Amino acid sequence: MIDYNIGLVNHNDLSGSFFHLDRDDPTVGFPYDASSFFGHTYPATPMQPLSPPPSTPTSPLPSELDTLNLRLRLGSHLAQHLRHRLEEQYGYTSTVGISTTKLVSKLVGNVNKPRGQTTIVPPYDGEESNVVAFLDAHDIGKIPGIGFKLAQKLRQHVLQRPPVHDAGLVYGGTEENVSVSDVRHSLGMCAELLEGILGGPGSQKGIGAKIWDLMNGVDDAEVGKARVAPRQISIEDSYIRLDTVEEVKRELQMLAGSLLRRMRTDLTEDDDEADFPVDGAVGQVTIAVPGKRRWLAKPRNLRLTTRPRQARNPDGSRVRCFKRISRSAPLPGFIFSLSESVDALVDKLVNETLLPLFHRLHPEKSGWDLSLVNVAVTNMAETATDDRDGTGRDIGRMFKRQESVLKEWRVEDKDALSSDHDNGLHRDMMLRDKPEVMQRVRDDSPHCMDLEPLVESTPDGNEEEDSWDGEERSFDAGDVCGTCGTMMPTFAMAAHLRYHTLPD
DNA sequence: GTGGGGGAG
DNA sequence: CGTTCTCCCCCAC
Repeated sequence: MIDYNIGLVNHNDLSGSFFHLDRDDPTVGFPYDASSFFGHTYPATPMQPLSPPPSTPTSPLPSELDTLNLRLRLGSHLAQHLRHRLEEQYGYTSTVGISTTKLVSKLVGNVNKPRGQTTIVPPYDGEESNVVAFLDAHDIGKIPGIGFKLAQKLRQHVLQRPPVHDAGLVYGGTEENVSVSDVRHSLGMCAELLEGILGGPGSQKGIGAKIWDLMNGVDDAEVGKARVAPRQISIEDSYIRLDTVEEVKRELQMLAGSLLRRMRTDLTEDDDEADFPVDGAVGQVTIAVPGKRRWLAKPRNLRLTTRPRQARNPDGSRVRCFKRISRSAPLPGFIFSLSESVDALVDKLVNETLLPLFHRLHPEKSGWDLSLVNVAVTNMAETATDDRDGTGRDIGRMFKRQESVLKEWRVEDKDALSSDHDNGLHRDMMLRDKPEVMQRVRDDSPHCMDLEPLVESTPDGNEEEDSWDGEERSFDAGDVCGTCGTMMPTFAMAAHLRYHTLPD
């Protein structure tokens, strides 16, 4: 069950991702000083104070509100930790939203850009819900899942007339301002009415209930795992004029070449971990085979898509048409040859597959004029799943795996600073997040404690060992408290150490 | 499995 | 900034 999401909204070249914690994960169970809070809140009010944390794991569970508070603080600690390391190690600033669902954490991740984090504070339910208040202020089209078409339908319903939008601009925004609140409070609004407005042939089943839930802050969408390979790879180009077979063939060769190179870089990996039996050796020895690559996933289908330009009207008016049409065929297996040259493979693919597809799409010898051509490979069949199923991004699972991961390097030394089993992370953490640093309070936000500056120079940090490349060691591994031996994720250690200093 | 609609970034 | 280039999921057939 997912009840906790942190949206990491992208900047620069990093794509957004979400982290979640399970309701029954052990995080809330370990002794933890959650009195600190990082970043901003929505609304800009102090978070509810917490009851003192239970002194032993067997103490009674905190109230529901305290649990929510605790989890939001924990989320802010995790977000701070991730943003901190992201900026320090890679130079990326980032913005994070912390809430209990993907919808809300994503939306609240849009505030305090480009270098901050924002948490929606309780209450989450009832008339005073901050979630509902936050959503209500948004334009209806800003809700993820409500794009241009659905937003226009909703605006039209609320306004009782077609919404006005910038003339001549297809992508232009609307001048009408219809908020989530306007839609929610419009006469007789409910899931069934929405289904009537938005539903129809081809539309998603239960779209009305889904949008109704979203507008009310209800979102049970799960945090998906990252995949090794995308579902499809496509390459396309648009054209002012493309109306001869010769030009089309040339463009198909261009596109297919790009696509094949993309496939080779994105869908293959170095196969330098091959096991070879070695004479006289017991067992197997790993020998690097430089340059050898293998396919991670093999697409099964090839799709050719075009966007024909609207036939010129008699008066020469331009009715922009964005309809695409496509034909697809099985992707021939020869394309996966890594020994043949791209050019040779492309030539074969264009002649044997793409041109036939094109003629299926445009049987007429001429008369068409294409404004866009797209070539895609789809229907990936993953080969030899390498256990890279993205479990490293599942924080709940990460905690559960800690027992076995940490068992072998549990430290007896009380002073974790001197341990060389900790990849430098523990020391790093303590230097950077020690209480004095965390207690610094910004003058302009009396209720928020911020780590400021976000990035502090760490003396003689070991760059190589401190990397989270592959996210296995540093991110996936946790820490052991030098005082009590409790295991927990690295980002939580500072708050745990503060717990030991709390008065009884 | 194929073709299309709608959406996100 | 608006537009383009990808990528996604869902649906009907």
